[in-house]
Amino acid sequence: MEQTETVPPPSRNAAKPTGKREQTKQQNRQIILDAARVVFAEHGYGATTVRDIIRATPLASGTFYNYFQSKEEVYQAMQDETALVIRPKLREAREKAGTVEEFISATFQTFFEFVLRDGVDVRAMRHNADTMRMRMDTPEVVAGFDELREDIEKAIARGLFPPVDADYLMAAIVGVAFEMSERMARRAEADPKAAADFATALFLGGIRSLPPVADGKAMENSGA
Amino acid sequence: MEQTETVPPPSRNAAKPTGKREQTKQQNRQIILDAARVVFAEHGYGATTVRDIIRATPLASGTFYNYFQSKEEVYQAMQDETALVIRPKLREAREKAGTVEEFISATFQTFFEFVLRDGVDVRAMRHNADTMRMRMDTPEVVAGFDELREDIEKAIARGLFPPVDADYLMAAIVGVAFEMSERMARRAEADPKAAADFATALFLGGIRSLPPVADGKAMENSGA
DNA sequence: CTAGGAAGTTGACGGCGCGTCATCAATCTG
DNA sequence: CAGATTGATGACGCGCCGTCAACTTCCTAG
Repeated sequence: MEQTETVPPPSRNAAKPTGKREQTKQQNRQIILDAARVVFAEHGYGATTVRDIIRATPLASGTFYNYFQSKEEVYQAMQDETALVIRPKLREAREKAGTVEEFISATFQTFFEFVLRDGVDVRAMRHNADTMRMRMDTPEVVAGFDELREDIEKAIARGLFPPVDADYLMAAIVGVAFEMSERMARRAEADPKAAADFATALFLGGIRSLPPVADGKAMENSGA
Repeated sequence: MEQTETVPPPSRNAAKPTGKREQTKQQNRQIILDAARVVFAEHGYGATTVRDIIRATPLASGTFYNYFQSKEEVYQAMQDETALVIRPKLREAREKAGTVEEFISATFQTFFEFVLRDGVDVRAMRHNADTMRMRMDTPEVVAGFDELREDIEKAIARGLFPPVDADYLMAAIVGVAFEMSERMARRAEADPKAAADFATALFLGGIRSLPPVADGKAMENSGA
């Protein structure tokens, strides 16, 4: 681990001001975030204490507070990281849309696939207490909602959508996306495509145009 | 507060086994729940400690633990109380439904009106930290979701609904209901009827059948 | 290369919330 | 009325909280 030339002559490649100090800071921040992910996943958000996170770290307690004020702030930072990854994907998917159908379909498909792939905290949260569900609307997350509303408004302006209540429509999409991904993740064989098709059909034509289900086999998982 | 005849001769009216002991127990439980409502509303769930609740009570700390294990359990009890009030209303509203439209419309209308009237913890929760939203899926709340799914399945069996994925449809309704009521409550003039009409139109005919909005005036409240 | 200062880390500390439990008071029962 | 039972009380030991003075590491100017 020890090299005589840890830092090569900082002549070229000086795009970012990288001193040893700044380097350690970013590293520590990341150490804390990584430890927090593990601990939250293990004990759930509610049962986790700041000390738990610190203990999962080589740092001292005081150091933690140089980076975050509380476990809540750590969790926020985690949410923000996630939001910053998915937001561009959603934006891009919707940008290409030439029809209402493409707009809606792309939104749900992208969201459900992301949730499934990056499994994310959804599973972590579940550990909580079986009963407690939380969503933290951090600035980045809220910005994602705002983007969706903006895109709806733009689509209305373009004549793509009818002139509806963009705020409510955004809420409806968000509500369905979160609640359905929850359900989807619990299924034995989670199928993001099928979930997206369902949601898309609902928003395009209402209940009557929802894909029919063979018999009544859709609910194998009502309980646990 | 002191009366010579707190307990009239326990001869008649003995429908419920009411000893002084049992009486005090129920009273204490209610005292705690009432205090908790106030404290949660004031400080938010996250910032509230068990001691805060106890302090808002004439009881000793040990007594609290005779009734609840934690603040989470108190909150659960509160949620259950709420769920037990609204569930029969929802069931009844849906029972009368002779058409898909009535089924959906009644569900949303009942829910939105209830949220607005009983304002409930929605506002309390808001105090939390501006960013944290939580929903506790207590047994009674989950039972409410199950009832909705059952009613959907029954409606499918009756031929009222097409044979769709009842689990996903339930999730979609729940998601829209919660997310929209959130938005509705933030509006200057919250209108449960309008919100219910919006949601109903969405579920019946999809986006294209949503009620049009005069100009683009729907979003006066994007920020706070 | 070095000295002085700036920035950041450390862990011990007082304060407090936690859940428990021995003790006691109130109620019930015969 | 007396003994038994149930439940209320609050002090206690424990661990987490956020802080801060002392210390270490890095940076910068000469």
